[in-house]
This record gives sequence, C-alpha cells and structure tokens, in this order.
Amino acid sequence: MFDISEFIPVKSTVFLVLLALAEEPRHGYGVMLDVQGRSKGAVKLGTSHLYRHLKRLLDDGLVEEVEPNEPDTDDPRRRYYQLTDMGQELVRVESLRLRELVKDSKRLGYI
Amino acid sequence: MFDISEFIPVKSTVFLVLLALAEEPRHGYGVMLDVQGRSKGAVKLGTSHLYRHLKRLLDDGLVEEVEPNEPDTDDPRRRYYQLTDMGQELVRVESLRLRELVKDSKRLGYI
DNA sequence: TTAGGCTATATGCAAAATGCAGATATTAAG
DNA sequence: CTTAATATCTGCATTTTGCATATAGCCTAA
Repeated sequence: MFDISEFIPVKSTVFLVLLALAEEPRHGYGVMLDVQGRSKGAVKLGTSHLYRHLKRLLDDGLVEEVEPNEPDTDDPRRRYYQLTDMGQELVRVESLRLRELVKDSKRLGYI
Repeated sequence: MFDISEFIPVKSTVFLVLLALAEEPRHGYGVMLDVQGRSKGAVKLGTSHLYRHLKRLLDDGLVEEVEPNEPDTDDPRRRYYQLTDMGQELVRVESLRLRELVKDSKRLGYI
C-alpha cells in the first residue's frame, strides 16, 4: 500500500510521538505530556524537539493537521494532529519489528 | 545498581547492536551481519556507523573488549566485544520499555 | 600467482539532528 | 495584577548521521 521502508527503524523518540497520536488526535503540547506520562517520566521530549518532529512528520505525510472536535472549549493556539493512513501503517509495521526484538530479548533471558 | 537512565531511550540502531552482543560476544563485522539478519535486511547499519557506535559504547562502559574463545581459528583483525553488567541491565530495562510500547500498540488495535 | 570478492576496521567531511536557551503569547489561578 | 502553566516556535553550538573512501588481510578460482 505505502512504501514506508525508508522510515524504518523509527527513531525512539519519534515512535513515542506516533504512539501518542495513535491513541487520538492531539495538539503538540498534549503529545509532549503523553510521551512523558507513557514512560513515567523516563523519557522527556523538549518542546523544540517536539515541534520539529511534528513538522517533519507532516512533511513526510505521516501526520496531518485536523480540526479539534470541540473548538469552543479549546485554547485557540492549539493545533491538532492525527496519523495519516501511512502513519498508521508505520506504527503497525514498527510495532511488529519491536515485538520481535522484545521476543529475542526474552528468549535470551533478559526479561 | 547502575544509573542507566541517561541512556534511555536507547537509539533504535544502537539497541540492535546491543541485542547482537546480548546473544554472544561478537566482532564488529559480525554485529553488522547480525543486525541485517535480525531485521531480514530491513535495517542496514553502515560500517562507519557501526564502529563509531562500538567506540561510544566502550567509552560509556556498556560494552567491553574480550579475547576470542578460539584465537587460532579467527581472523586476527577481529576485535571481539561483549556486554558489561551495565550493558546487560540496559538491554533488560530498554526491553521492558519497548514491551510496554508494543502492548500499547496492541491495545489500540494496531497489531 | 594473481585477480577479484569478501571480510574487517577506520577516517574525512558535508548534511542533518540534537540539546539548550530563550522569544512570544494565551490561559488560569490566587 | 502577578505568577504559573500552557502553547508554539526559532537560534545556535554541538553531536550524530550518511556517504564515500582508505587500508588491508583472507579465500577461492582461473
């Protein structure tokens, strides 16, 4: 369907951004908080970094901007993003790759 | 035991190197072949990159050089590496982190 | 025996990514 | 009103990457 091979392996921090958006559309700052929360604070993604990642993901067609569900309750500065079809496939393929690595690690007795 | 928090998240390509060494001591070129094989060719690690990663891992105390098991059968150019205790712990902790991400991806229906 | 391909490690350099700091502005709480 | 939290974005020095290339030992077949 899509040729996503050039994006694999997905960078560790970028995968966290994709996974945040995999759950539901979010704005940049929300992505940052999700990344921190998901890793219990172990991974911190600086804002500068975050927005540059988002710009890159937009350019690559993995993420697209979307209107918020309830505009009136939202801070107007917020820009919402969601995964494109290609972005969803990348999450799927990269998840499978990581699952194999985890399986190897388990087989070797590390976890 | 060790403070490995500064190394998390481990870069995608570096984790592949660590996992190659997690199986058994290998020399640089062997690591490269393992990385390619483990991902069925999807991930290619250039030689320049590989040796710089190894140097960095040595400097960080995650990997250490080791004498080959059977010197006489080996190409004398080869330098063998294995994980240190800290390197092993990093593999363990990072594997657990990745397992959670895969679990999230599964919960969201991506895999 | 030598030519070619694979194995093996390493460096140089331009381009890209990163980390840190800070600019700018809105919202919410006290 | 003042402060803290929210929110997006840019500048710049440093680090990492990608690509090419250097060097050289090993292996096999013409």
